[in-house]
Amino acid sequence: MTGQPRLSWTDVRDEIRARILNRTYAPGDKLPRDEDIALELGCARTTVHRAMQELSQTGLVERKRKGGTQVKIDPVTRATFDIPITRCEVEQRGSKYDYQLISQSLDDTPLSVMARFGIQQTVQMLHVKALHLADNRPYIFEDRWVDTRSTPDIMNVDLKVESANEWLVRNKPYSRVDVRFFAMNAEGESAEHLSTKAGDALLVIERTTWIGQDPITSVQAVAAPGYQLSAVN
Amino acid sequence: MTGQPRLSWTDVRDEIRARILNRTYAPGDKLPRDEDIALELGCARTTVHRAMQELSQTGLVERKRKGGTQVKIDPVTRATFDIPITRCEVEQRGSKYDYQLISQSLDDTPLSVMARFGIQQTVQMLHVKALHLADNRPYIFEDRWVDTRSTPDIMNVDLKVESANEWLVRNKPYSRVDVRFFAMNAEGESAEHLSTKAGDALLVIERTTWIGQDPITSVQAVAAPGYQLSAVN
DNA sequence: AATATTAATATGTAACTACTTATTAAAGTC
DNA sequence: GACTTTAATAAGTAGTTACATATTAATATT
Repeated sequence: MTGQPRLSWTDVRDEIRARILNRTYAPGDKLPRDEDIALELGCARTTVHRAMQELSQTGLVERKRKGGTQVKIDPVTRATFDIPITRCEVEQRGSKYDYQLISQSLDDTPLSVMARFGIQQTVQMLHVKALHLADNRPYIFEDRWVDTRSTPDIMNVDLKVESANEWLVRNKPYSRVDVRFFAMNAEGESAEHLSTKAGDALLVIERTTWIGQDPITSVQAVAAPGYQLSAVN
Repeated sequence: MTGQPRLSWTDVRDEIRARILNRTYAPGDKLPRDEDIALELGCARTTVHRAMQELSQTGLVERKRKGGTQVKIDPVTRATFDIPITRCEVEQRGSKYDYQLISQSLDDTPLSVMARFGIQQTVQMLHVKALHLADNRPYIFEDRWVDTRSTPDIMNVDLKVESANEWLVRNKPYSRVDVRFFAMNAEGESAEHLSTKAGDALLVIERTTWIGQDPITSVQAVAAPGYQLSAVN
């Protein structure tokens, strides 16, 4: 009749979140102690604690020992994005995936790439340009640098067959990643490969990965016009 | 001598993550039972369980009852972005924040806005255009629609003084948000207000919020040229 | 042999206990 | 009054027990 006799920590999380949403607990307010909330809702303190951990992680509340729990004053919109292997992304949409290697060479890293990796000295890296296609239309043009010191095996991969994108994700785990988004105008190469006219606004997803302190790869994935990236949930 | 006598769940999480990174557990592999890992590391099953919850949430492993834990085959890059109140973002950078209301009117929602909200019928909403400045330079141009049915109070706010961005975040909690990024070419209005030339590639952050089923607001925040959005952590 | 039933298994969850740790407030000291 | 010490407090963490639940494997039934 009365539903679950027990409250799960997700129930408690949702209840507290609801109270924050309806201003029972307003931004800046101090919440009751975990124990009092537990008492009120009829569950154990551990259950409330688990709920609070989640709310704290998503940035809705702030917790301090002894200080208690406080609703964040300036709530931020926190959005999570999944950046899958491009092939998976294309196939997910129900499109046919194709891949073309454009070029592959050992080049000295320009300043821009050194800056991304946070390194001071120029080094030779594998420089790969490739095109991902969805239903025979250009989808993403990627311009990638791979550090052959941390990832020598990449030299044995036939990048005409398997994309560096896919090989790296599957075979080269990273311990740190930097992801950023920005817009750029299509020019020469990107315009040509994405079959668009120069000047078109393109979304760029730049990803740089390290294993420990060592650079692995840095890629600028330039999406075809109209590409939208939307948050999960 | 031997460090902590006890392992915290974050320690266990880091250990398991490290093993996945160094291919002790490779993609697709089945991990040992929680209990066996607990036994091996010398901690309780609950501790391993808490660690696994986190790894499962971040998409590194997949867990199934009875089926056990498996390392994800196609790992995705999961990135989290914080989208703060624009004023906070500007002040965080150490810049001076200013705000200008450009226009404010009650307009019928065009198809594009109806699509964002997922509504079929045109309704009148408050249509606000405003400019956020950093150190007296255009920073973000926002084009916003606010549903006055769910948010009548917005009509009493002096938007020349307080930005809709800030007022809404502080006073109108939402239960669902859609966030998406894309690139657009500067044209007429956006070019003019951002003091850039038409055609420049601009990053657009589009956010739509609901409370329950009811639309609250949908905003296109068009960032000035050069704007980059980078993931937390 | 195909199907239904039962048992085994690994994760999911909550309660309770016991202890730790950071921080604040109060008391004591110079 | 300014400083130090002490106590109180509330969250943080780990362990143990107990049970729930989903899924697979084994067994029994037709």
